[in-house]
Amino acid sequence: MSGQPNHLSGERAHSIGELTREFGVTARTLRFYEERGLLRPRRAGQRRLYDRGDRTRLKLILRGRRLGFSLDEIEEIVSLYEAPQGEAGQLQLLLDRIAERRAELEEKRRDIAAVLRDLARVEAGCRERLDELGQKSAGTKRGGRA
Amino acid sequence: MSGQPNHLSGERAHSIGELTREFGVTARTLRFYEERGLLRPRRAGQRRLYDRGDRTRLKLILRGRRLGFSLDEIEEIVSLYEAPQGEAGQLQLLLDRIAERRAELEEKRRDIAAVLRDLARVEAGCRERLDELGQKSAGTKRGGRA
DNA sequence: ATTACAGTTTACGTAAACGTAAACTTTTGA
DNA sequence: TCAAAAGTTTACGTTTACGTAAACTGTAAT
Repeated sequence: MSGQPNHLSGERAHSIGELTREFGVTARTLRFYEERGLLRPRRAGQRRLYDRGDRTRLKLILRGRRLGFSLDEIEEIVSLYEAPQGEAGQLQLLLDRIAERRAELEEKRRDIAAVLRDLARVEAGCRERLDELGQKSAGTKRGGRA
Repeated sequence: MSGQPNHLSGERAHSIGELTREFGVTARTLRFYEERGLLRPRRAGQRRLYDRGDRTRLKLILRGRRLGFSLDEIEEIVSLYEAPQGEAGQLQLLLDRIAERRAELEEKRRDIAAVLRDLARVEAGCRERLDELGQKSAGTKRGGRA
């Protein structure tokens, strides 16, 4: 059941404070994610110790958060990453769930493209208008009309 | 101040019920968005009437929602679409805000690419494992070993 | 020894985005 | 004409994702 004993490798584990600074989240958030089962840092007595695997998971979590997924969804997605075992039926279910997520992500991608396109249009109109103003301003300032 | 009098064009306006069915949202949601100032359908007496412009705005709102923007952010983004007027200073501010949003959107795009890439890797490993199982199964079922 | 600091648990508080129920009016089809 | 269907306002409830405060523990530096 246990993965690689990360704490035996030559990598330093991080305190909760270090994590907050590195990722720009509060300690409350990290503890909350742990309570939700999204993170499982080991302990040195009472204190939490975050190793490389925990940091990787946190990156995944924050990535999902930026994309507007709920913590439930994020949990599902992250779990996909860590379930490459199982027999044929399980694997097929996994493939199905991956396909669903992919579809959602591609919808989001289309949404992003649409917004970017619209913003580009607004920006173009904006620059056009600025150019017009620039012309008039130049004409006025340098006495172009007189 | 008034835009085009959409209700004079030859387009039908829609009831709240029609909108809910078309967009898969509840009436409560539409009223809530109106309360928040995101939508402003005109009225026929008491009842709300949504014209093409309202539907366009709603599409934008839902698009932003799918991307995980808060209603405050959505309001800001939608307002960018409808503020192509103003003098030079205003226009420059507008361009700045567009640039900010663009940056956010591109971060989201990178996040999506990363998740898609990771999912593709999991999927590949999954199919590989399925292939192995297929081999073994074939060997067993058709007596390949015996 | 004591102060400061980082971390811990426990627990109540909160903003956002609606859900849900009640009580009432208006439209509409039989 | 009249009952069902659709819409309206008002108001309290709920879930998610943390914020915030209190009270306590362990470690470090003065």
